[in-house]
Amino acid sequence: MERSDKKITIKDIAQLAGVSVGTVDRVIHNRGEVSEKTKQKVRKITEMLNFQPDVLASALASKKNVRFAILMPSANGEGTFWKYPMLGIDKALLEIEHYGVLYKKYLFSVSDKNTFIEQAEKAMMDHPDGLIMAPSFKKEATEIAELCAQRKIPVVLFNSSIDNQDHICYVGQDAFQSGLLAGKLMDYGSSENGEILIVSLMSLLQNNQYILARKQGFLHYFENKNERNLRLISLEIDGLDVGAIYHELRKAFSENPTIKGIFVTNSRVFQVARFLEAEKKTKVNLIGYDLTSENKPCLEKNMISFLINQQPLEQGYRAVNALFNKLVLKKEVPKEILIPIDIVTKENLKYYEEY
Amino acid sequence: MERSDKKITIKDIAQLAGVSVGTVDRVIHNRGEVSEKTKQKVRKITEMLNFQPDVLASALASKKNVRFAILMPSANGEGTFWKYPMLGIDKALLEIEHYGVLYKKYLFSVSDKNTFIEQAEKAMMDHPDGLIMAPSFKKEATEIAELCAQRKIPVVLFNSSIDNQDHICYVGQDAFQSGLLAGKLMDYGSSENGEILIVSLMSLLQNNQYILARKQGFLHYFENKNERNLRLISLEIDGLDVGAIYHELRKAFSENPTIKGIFVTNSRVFQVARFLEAEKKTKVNLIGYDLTSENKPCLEKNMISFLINQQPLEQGYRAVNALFNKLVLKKEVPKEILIPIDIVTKENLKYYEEY
DNA sequence: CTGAAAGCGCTTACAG
DNA sequence: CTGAAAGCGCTTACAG
Repeated sequence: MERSDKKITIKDIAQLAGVSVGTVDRVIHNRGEVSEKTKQKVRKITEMLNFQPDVLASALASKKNVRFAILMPSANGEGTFWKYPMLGIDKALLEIEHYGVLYKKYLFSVSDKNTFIEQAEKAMMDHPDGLIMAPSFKKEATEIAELCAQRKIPVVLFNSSIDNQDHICYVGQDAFQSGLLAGKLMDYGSSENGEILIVSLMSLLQNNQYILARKQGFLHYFENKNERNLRLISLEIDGLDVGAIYHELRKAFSENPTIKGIFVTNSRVFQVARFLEAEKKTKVNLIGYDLTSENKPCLEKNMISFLINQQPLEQGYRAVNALFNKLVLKKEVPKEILIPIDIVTKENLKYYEEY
Repeated sequence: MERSDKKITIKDIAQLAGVSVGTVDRVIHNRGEVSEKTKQKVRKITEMLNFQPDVLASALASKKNVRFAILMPSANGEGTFWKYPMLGIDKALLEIEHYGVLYKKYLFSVSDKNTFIEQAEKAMMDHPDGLIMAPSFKKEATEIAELCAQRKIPVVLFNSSIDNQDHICYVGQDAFQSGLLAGKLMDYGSSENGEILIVSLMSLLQNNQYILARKQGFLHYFENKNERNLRLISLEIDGLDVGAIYHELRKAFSENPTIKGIFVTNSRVFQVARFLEAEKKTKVNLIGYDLTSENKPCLEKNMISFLINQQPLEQGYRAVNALFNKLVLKKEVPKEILIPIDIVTKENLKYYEEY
């Protein structure tokens, strides 16, 4: 049976270098208190033998705990989206428990910036070894990331990113590209000439940068290729009141009698689906985002043609994993982990649900 | 910072039961040589405290190795498909190296049944602790699975399955459902009446059960719903000769002047794409399987509309992981791990590639 | 600056 | 049937 190589240990290194294992450990972890000369000697040998310390033994011997702070929206806020990254985070946390990873969650409300600031401050007060953050409020999140950079606390961002580069890793989706993909799907399914509605249902407070990017991606697709000569119409509806939404949609339909498809730039697509069902407009192609519990039944009933999935569970899982790799395994972590843009239909939904 | 609970160790158990740690270890692992009475006593305490042995420490202390046999097609056979599961397998293997997992690969040729038999026999001779197998040849694979069941060697299947239930886990895709999905995509993109071609490019020797299931799924979609009244035409082409394939396709096009789309039931879809390109039939929707190096450029050039991805890398990764969970972590393993049926287009290709 | 020793939580001969 | 002890590979005070 294969294995990369005969296992070589810290003891072997010590012997070869003519020093004690304690000294070897000191140079491996740069803990100082070693003369330059012996340091070089040990370095050389570890490199020649390509020595890799046993992480299991290391975790076992070390009583040191590493503490993760997790700053993200509460799962029981508006919409059910945030429970999924939470599940992924918990799954990852459970797996690495034995490595001495402790954590604390700091949950804020996406509709209240003050709760973000509050929780962020709490997190910083606890002096974690690393921070995992969903930067829902750009400006404030950027400040936190800067502060962490100063304090040498590695930050992993997920779901959305921020512009400055104080984080070690971003886990999420390319919003522009997902819009582009939605454009392709809309185009592919539109046989005849007609209007395409782009609906943005915004809650004002929410970070809308990636909502905007999705829309731009969608528009961009048709800038390059619009053989069917579809007319794109933007519709922005503020607030979450169903009455207002229906009113606006009704108006759009009366103004544009040949609407062929609707692209909704976020997970509130189910509201448009319900409108279409109520108004018996079943021929309209509807594309939106996220496998939420509101959206899934609409997909199953064919009221929604496609949902774009951003694998929220996987995002949470990978964010924890990235920080774990950095802090515990001391592995290199990529600057960006781009999650696939899944196209979900009635026919392949169940596999993404289970996953 | 949170943690499930204060860590409770084998030593605590021993103390509470008034026995030595050695004895506790014996009952935990059912190694016998313990009186019924003390066994019960220890059992009770471990259960009450919900004691979970530390897998890291366990792996470290145990010099026992666990040996995986991996029986699968060689990556450098026809087509490039098999290198992906191999990559996933290697990735998983690397991660669990420290747990004392040894392995040996037994590679056969998908076009030569004898190599399968040969390699399978070799694997069995080596008496592995577990087997990971791609059961490309049903009958022979079934026999191997039976033999393993007799010998209490757990078997994990991936990519395709077999009917008898001698394996502990199957990792793969639901072929019928993927065909159904292809049907939906074809239907969604077909505006007008016309013909849809279902092309099966078969190498005779290859296991074609799941090829068939894909086709049946595709047909099934239109049985339930064929509003556009598309005519489905089956085309089976044996052998892999490009000339013969082109000839058959040309014939199909001359017999059916209004072909709107083609569904190719396996990864050889690029051959049809090249045909369409050569014949300048760019309006035909083309759907097929797998992100192989031949298919990807066709997708990028829009010669293929959709590729269905079966995440071969992930399949390999998860197959190894399932066996690891069973054999090393002693965790429960699901009977079936169904991999998502990814829809890949030019626009989201790159995320599936990196992944 | 360096080494010897104890210990992390579990496993494994060995002795009784 | 049971316990005491050594050891897995690494880390961490402690003494010098």
